[in-house]
Amino acid sequence: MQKRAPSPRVTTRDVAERAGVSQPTVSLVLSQNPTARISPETRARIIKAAEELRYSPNLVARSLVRSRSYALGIIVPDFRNPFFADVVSSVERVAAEEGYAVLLCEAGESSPAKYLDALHARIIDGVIIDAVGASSVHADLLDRTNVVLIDQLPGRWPGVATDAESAGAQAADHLIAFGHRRIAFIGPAIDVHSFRMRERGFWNALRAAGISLPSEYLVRANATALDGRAAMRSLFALDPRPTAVFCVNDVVAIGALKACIAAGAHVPGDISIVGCDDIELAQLVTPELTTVKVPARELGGRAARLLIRTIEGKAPGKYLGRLLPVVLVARGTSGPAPGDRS
Amino acid sequence: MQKRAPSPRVTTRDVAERAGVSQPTVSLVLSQNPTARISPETRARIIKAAEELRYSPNLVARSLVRSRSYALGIIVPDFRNPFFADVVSSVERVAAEEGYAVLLCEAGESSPAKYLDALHARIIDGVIIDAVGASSVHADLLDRTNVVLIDQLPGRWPGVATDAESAGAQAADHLIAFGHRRIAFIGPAIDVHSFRMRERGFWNALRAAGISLPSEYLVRANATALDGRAAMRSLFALDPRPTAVFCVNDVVAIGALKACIAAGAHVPGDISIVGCDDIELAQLVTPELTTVKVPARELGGRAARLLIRTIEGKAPGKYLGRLLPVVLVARGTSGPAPGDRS
DNA sequence: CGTGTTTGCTAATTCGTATTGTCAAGACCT
DNA sequence: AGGTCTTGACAATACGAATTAGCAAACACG
Repeated sequence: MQKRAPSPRVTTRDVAERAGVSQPTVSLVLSQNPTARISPETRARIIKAAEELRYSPNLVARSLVRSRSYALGIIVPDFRNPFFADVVSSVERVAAEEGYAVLLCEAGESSPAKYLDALHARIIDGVIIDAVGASSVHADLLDRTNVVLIDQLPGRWPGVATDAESAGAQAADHLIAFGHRRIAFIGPAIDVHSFRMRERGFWNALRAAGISLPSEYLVRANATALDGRAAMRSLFALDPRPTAVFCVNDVVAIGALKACIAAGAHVPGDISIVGCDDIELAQLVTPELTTVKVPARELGGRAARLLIRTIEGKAPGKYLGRLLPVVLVARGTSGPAPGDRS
Repeated sequence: MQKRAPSPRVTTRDVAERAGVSQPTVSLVLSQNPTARISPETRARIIKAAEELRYSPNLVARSLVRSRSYALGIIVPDFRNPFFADVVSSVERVAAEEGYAVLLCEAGESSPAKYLDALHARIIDGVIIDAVGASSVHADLLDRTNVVLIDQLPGRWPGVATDAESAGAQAADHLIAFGHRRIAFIGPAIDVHSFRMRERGFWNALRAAGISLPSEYLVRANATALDGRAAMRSLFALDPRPTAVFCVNDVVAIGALKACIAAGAHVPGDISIVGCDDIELAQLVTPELTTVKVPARELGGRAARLLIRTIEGKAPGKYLGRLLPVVLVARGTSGPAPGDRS
């Protein structure tokens, strides 16, 4: 016993009847490319009838016949993370501007495969994937639809990405320039390409500076504030303690900062912290977080535009290719290494 | 020149052909209530064929004939606000468990009417609205579909809500108990019911305690951290200055806290701050934020379950009615009023 | 052996829109 | 007047699954 939709739907047939024409004529007038040959009078009559009846097209029926749904999927691991919230928000905005709806999927740390199936069943026009293990998904699942990957290895599918390796390198260089030599890293073990690249850029920059570090300075922790805090606590147990930490993202960094303050350590006097993303919150903690600014909204916006262009058969234009640049923003959580005169 | 979907879709007809039966039989086996009378052998043959062809039903076609899309809409003003992100996240989780997709709409401070039209065209099964001005939308728009409102006036449509009035009252009582008498409020002017109720509960509690306040202690600001910061700055210009501030939500409170620290004011020594929501971040700023805990995830989860039960024609069960309780969590940003001995 | 009943499947139709092909009426030309 | 062109509309059909009605075969029973 389903509850019935309260008001019956107005169809093209209703409009046709009212305007004294046939259903296809209504369809031609209300949907078609302006190529159709319809007399101005008929057109006006149909439009008037449609307005009077408050006709609104049934996009499901349209989807069926056109094999187009004007809907996009987006898969992110966790949009309670402000960075992903920004990405999703900008995707939604662009999609809405272009007349597309957005189906939201939060995959957590599991594979997006499950969601890909669900989206495919709905004849999604395309999907943006910024999720764990996207690169390990069966190619079949991705080949059935239009895909844009965010922050993944350049490969078979188009994508947009930030220069994550540079982000890690800039963080390392910043800390090195402040005289730090014992520098730790906190980041997750999961297969998120941008995280991996940040880490790689970081280690490479250290190696280039001739700094090598004990394995205890690499702490694996989930990309959440709580885990960042716990990770920082474990670093305090070490001897010698690191004088600086690069965290894989700002949420982790804020957790780490919290741990330092709770432990009575002075930031940046005793220990420097650098995050990554530059979420809004970075400027609201005290001291303000030194971080690498990553253009989240531009990332999402580009992904959406690239996907929509692909769907509509246009050239990708300027939306493909280049790594989006990132830049370190020095704020209050980084400073000279303790005992360093430079 | 559209790009064609790479791999052709497997339909019930394909499965039927492979299994040596007719299309309707396949449909009966793969979709219907188990009422259908199909011999076990035929059933097995069809299921096998479906698996071999990796059949996945076209939900668009199913939607068209059933007038059901197994998709929900959710409209929020801003999901970069962690509170709404929590709501959306919990809605998405429940929806996914029950086999529904979620269409995300970020309405900003504009009316959700525009999105309601777009959702209606997609034969959404129902919509959850937690947005500005939801109560002022034309009833027609809401009557066409199943609706659950979050944090709105109890009225014609079912809804779930938190006890926002109590939230304001608890914040006020907490500050009064600490001896504060000059207490300010920072909150937006927009028509968000929960914000209004928080404000009302707050003023009522003050009035009940015999405290009346100058109008300058009511500061209008958007519900963002940046605006919270600016609002707090304006409070510093007053003489006499308030000794405590209740902020309409945590994001604003964190902005206000930042302004205090930047101005060199001691929190809670010089000024106490109380927020509302208890987002994760509340425990990550220093000092940790005193706030009123609002069960965002439960709110979203209940809304989703209530909506799905309505759609499926079941009784609302326990998901309707009661205001979700809120409770003040005293942390580090609130303390005795300056000069108060109590 | 005929009649009634059940079982197991299929033919035909529906949902609402898009699209192709067709066809009548008028315009235009020789 | 007879023919070709153009214009403007419509009839027919497709999209993929669901659903109703109905048909044939198998079975039961007197």
